[in-house]
Amino acid sequence: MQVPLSVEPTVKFGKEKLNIWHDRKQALINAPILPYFYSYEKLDIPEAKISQVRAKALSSFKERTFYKYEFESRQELVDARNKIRDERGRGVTFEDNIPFVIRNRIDNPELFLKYPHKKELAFHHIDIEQYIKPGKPAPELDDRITAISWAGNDRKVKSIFLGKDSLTDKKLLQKYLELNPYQNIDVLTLYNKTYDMPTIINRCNACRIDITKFSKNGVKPSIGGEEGTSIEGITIYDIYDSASGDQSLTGYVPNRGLKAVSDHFKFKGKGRVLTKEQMIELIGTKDLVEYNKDDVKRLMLLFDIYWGAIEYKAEALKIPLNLATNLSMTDLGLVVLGDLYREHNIIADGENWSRYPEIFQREKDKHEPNFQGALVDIKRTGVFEKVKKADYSSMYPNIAMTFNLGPDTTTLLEYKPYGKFKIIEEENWFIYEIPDDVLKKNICIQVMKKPGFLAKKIEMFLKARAHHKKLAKELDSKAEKAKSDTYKVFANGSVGYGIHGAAHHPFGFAPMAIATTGFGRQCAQLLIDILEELYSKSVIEIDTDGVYFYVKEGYEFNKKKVIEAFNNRIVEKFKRPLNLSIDIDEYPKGYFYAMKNYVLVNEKGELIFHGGAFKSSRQCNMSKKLKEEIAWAKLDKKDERPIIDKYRKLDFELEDFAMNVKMGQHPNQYSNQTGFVMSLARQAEAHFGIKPRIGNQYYYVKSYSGYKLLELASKDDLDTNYYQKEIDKVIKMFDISPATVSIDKWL
DNA sequence: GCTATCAGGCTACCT
DNA sequence: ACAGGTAGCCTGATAGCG
Repeated sequence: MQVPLSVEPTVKFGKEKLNIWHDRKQALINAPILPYFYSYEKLDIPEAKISQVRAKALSSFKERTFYKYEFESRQELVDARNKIRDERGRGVTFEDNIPFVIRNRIDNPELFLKYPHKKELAFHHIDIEQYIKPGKPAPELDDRITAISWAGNDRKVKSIFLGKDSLTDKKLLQKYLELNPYQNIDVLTLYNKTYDMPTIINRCNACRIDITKFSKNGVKPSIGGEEGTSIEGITIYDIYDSASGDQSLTGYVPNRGLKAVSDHFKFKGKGRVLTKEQMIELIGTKDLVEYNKDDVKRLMLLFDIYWGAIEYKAEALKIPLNLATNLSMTDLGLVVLGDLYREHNIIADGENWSRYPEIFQREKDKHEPNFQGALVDIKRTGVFEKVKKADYSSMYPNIAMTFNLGPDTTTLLEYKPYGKFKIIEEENWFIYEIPDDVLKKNICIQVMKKPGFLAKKIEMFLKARAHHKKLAKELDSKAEKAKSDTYKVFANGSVGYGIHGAAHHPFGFAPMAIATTGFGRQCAQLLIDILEELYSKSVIEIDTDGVYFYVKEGYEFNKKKVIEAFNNRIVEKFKRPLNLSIDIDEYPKGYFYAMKNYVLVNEKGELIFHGGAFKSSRQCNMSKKLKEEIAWAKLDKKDERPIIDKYRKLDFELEDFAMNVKMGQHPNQYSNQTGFVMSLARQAEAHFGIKPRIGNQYYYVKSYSGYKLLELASKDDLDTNYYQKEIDKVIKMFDISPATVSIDKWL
C-alpha cells in the first residue's frame, strides 16, 4: 500500500505527536501542524499563537481576514473553544471540531504517503465460541472460551478447542497465542468487534496471561470505551461495519448478522448451524469445531466481497488504513470537502447552525426536522401484478452535478411566501424558488451558470464510477466492483445532503442540501406524472428517487417511451436537458401496504419484505411466520383462512413468542426512566446481573403479569389475549380496510 | 372501573 | 454528533360511558 497501516494522535511531553504504524514499525513523529481554529474576532486566548490569514468565507464566498489560533495540544484547543462557547455561544470559532489526524491529512495531503505499508498485509480472520451458563441469556466475563478458529493469508482454517470436561481456558489461550504470534499480524478480521477481541483479552487477564503480547510495542491493548478495542500495531476490521452499510442487501437479508449476510452470498459450509443449547452441549466435539470453522469461512467470504473497497478507499483518499476500515460519512466529507476548500482557499466561517439560524435555531418540537427532505407517498394499496420500479441512478449526486450546485455557485438569497416551485433565468444565474413544507416558505436559491468546483468534482466521481462499473460487468471483476462502489460513496459523501444539511458538520453548506432535496422532489414528481399519464393512474408507491407502478391490462409497457417522455418533460420544466437517467426493475407481483412497507416477489420467485411493519426485528417469530404465509396466500390469491385458523391455536414454542428490543442509548440518557426498555434492562440487571448498556438486546414476552424477559417466562404464563391481538393485527394488515384503500379503487 | 383515543418517547426501518 | 421520512410498540393522560 501507499498508505500506513494506522495513524493515531497522541500527546508526549505536552506535544502533539502522530503514532504511525507501517511495515510493522512504529514511527512517532511530531505532528507537522498544531491544532487550530479560526475566528473573525481577536479573542483573548493567551495560550494560543495568533496569526492572520486571508481566505474566502464559505458563507459569502467573499475574501475576509481570519484570526488563526494555534494550540500546543488538542486538549488546549477544546478547552479554549468550550470556554468561548460557554461565554458567547456557538459560532464565534470556526473549523474547531475536526479530528486531528484528518486536519493533518487535509493540510498536508501527501503526508501519510511518506509512511507506506509496503509489505504484504498479514490478515488474521478469527471467531470464538464461549460457554454460557445454563439459564443465562448470554455469556459472561467469567465464562470460558470453548473454541477459537482462525485463518491467515493462506486461508487454511485452524482450530483449537476445549475438552468437554475442561473448566478453564488458560491452556487454550496460551496455545492460541503460541500458534499465532501477534507480532506477525497486521489486520484482524472479525464480526462484531465489541465481542471477540474484548473477550479474548478479558479471558487472558482472568487467566493471568500477559496481554502485552498482543501489541507490537509492549503496550497493553485497551478494550473498553466507545472507541472499542485498540491494539498497538494492529488494525481491526469489523466486517459488520461493511455489511450494515451495504444498501444492496436491503430487503434481501432478514438481518445483518454474519449468518444471514453470508447465506445471502451463497455460503456453503460443512457444519450445521447450532442453537445456543447445542453450542453448550457439543463442547469438545467435532460438531462445535466445524461450526466455529464455518464462521471463519463465512467471515472470509464476506472479507473477499468488502475488503477491496476498504484498501482502495484508503489509497484514493491517501488516508491510513485504520481510518478507511470504518470511515463515517462525516469523516469522508471532511476529507473530500477539506481538499476542495484547501485548493480554493476557503474557510468555513461557522456551521450551518450559526450561519442559518432561521433554519437551524428556530423554535420547534424536539424531533421536528430542520428542512423538508424527500418525497414519500403511497397512492394505491393492495396486490398488483407486473410491478415495476423506475428509479434514478445516483439521484442526489446527479442533481448536484447537473444543477451546478456548490459553495461557489449557490446562495440562499431570501425567503418568499409558501407557494409553487419556480425558475427564473437571468444572464449569469438561475433563481429557484423551492417550496419547503417544514419551513412553510419558499426558499430562493441562486445558482451561478459559471461551472462550480464541487459540481466538477462530483462529475469526476460519477464518471469514474461509470467507468469502473462498466469494467466490473465486462470483466466480472470484484476489484472493479469495489472501485465502482467506492466512487459512488465518494459522490454521495461530497454532496451527501446528510453532511450539507447537518447542523454541526464543520464543512456543511445548507443551501446545497435544500436545493438538492428540493430538486429531488421535483424530479420524483415529474416521473410520477409521466407514469400516471402513460399508464393511466398506475403509480403505487414513491420513496425519494424510486417510483413503483404497474401496467394494467390493455397497456403495453415501453421503456423507451417512458424515457423519451421523461427527457421531454425535463426540458419543458427546467428549460434545458439534464443529465438524469432512470433504470427500470421488474417484479411479477407485489403487495403494497403503506409507505416504505411492501412485499415483492422477484423473478426468482422469492418473497422480499420491505419496511418495519413486515420485518421489524422486534416482532416475534410467530408473527413473522404468519406474515410470510399470509403474504404468499394473498399474492397467490389463495384462501388465508386455514392459515389463520392454524395460528389461532398459538401452538408454538415459547421462543416463537419472544419479541426483542435493543437499548438505543446510554441508561442515563433515557428521559423516561420508567419506560419500556429501561424496565426490561432493570429486570435483566436484577435477575442476571447484566448491566444496562447501550446496544444490549433483550428478548421478552407478554405474560399476564406484564412484559417479562424470555428467560423468566414460562409458556402457561403467556398472555394469549395479547398474542391473539397480534394475529388480528396481521389480518388487518393484509385485509384491505376502507381507510387504506385509495379513492381510485372505489371509483 | 372499563374502553377508546391521543401525544410523546422510543426503536426499527427506507432512501 | 450525516439527513429527513414513516410505521409501530408502549406508557400515561384524558374523555366518555355505565
